Amino acid sequence: VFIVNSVIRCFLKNNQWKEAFDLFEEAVGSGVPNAFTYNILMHWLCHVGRLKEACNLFARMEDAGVKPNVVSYNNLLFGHCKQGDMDSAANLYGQMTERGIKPNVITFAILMDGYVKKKDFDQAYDMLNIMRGLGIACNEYTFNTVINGLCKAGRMSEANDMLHKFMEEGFVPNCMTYNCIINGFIREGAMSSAISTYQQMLKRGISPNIITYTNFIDGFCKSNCTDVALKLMYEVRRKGLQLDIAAYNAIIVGFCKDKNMDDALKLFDELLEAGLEPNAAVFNSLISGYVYLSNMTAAFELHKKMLEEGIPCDTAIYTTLIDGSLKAGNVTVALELYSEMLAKGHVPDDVTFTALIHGLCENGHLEDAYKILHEMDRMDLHPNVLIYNTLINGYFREGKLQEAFRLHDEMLDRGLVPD
RNA sequence: CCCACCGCUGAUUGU
Repeated sequence: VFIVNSVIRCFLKNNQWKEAFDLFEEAVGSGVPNAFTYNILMHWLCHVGRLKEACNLFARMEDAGVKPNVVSYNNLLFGHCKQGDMDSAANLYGQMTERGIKPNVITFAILMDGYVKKKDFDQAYDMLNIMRGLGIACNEYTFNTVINGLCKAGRMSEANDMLHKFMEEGFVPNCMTYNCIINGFIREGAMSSAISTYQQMLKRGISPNIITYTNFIDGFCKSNCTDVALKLMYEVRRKGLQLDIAAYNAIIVGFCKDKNMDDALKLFDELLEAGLEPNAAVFNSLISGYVYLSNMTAAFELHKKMLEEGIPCDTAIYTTLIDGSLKAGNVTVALELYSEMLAKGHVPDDVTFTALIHGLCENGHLEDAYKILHEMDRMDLHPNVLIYNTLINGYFREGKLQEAFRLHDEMLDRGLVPD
């Protein structure tokens, strides 16, 4: 079992999921898999967004008489949280406790982080209290998650108070803690508060890392100060800190949005010269750059080049290509890409669906848009308000008011609140 | 032999 488990883990690490699952099926035939085996696979499925398959696996695990443990539940909880489906997460949590499986500090960290990502700090904080009520002590993850929750919700002064409260409880803030706070300030445009937080962390003897600086670089880019960002980037490099893909990409995106592909590509070359391995995110930035320029030929060429270099495509890239094709009026190609991504096991997300539905409406394909909205149900994905708005708007513009109102009612039936 | 926290990429209705 140990050997099978570690081989499966290796396969997954290399994106060889077909091989991993083949081996798993073979092992099932001889009754080898244990809880670890299932957990490893569920973990991977949840991380790549294939939650439905993870749930199926969980069911199979029980059928096979292998008892799920905390980790099994934690993995599935993580999957629901990652999809932003906190209702299902809460349900599952209830189920696990009913079955007598004790949640641990990780369970709560996962749930809290799920609420944090939905900017629902209060729910996250409720979880913290429940956890403490059960006598489970906080760890660094817990503390950082709470601070991050306030920062993500834009409640910066409370974040500061909370930090001090935690420090009294013995929490020693680390680089990540300060990164969360800096990020919060930058997102609300409070650059000077961000800088003074940065100085505070230096004073406490905590070394900033590349993430700290990427927060600033990205902030400058998003406020149209690409030049300042670029300067900072070189300064960071001069300090001897290794720039990574995300740092470069923050600026590349800035250039791409300015439709300045020359400088974007120049930076891309620099990143290659620095010995960094480009990932799907950088390629996606560049591909989007071509989409902004309405140059789908170049976009597809770059996509091809990426695949040739052995970088696997992902949901975001498919979304960019689908969106670009629709904006160019090419519905056929867009639908082909959509089928292709499904066939290859990529799970479209709400961004993909908004792009598809919006683009189909723009091109007058309302029926296709409507069909796709309801395909989401079969995939266990929950359409959000934005997607409904997009489609309702499409019907409105075509003068199909009845359809629009029907969709509106359907949305209400699903418990979505119109905005 | 398995699980959780920070930065970069994709969509956008109405005002």
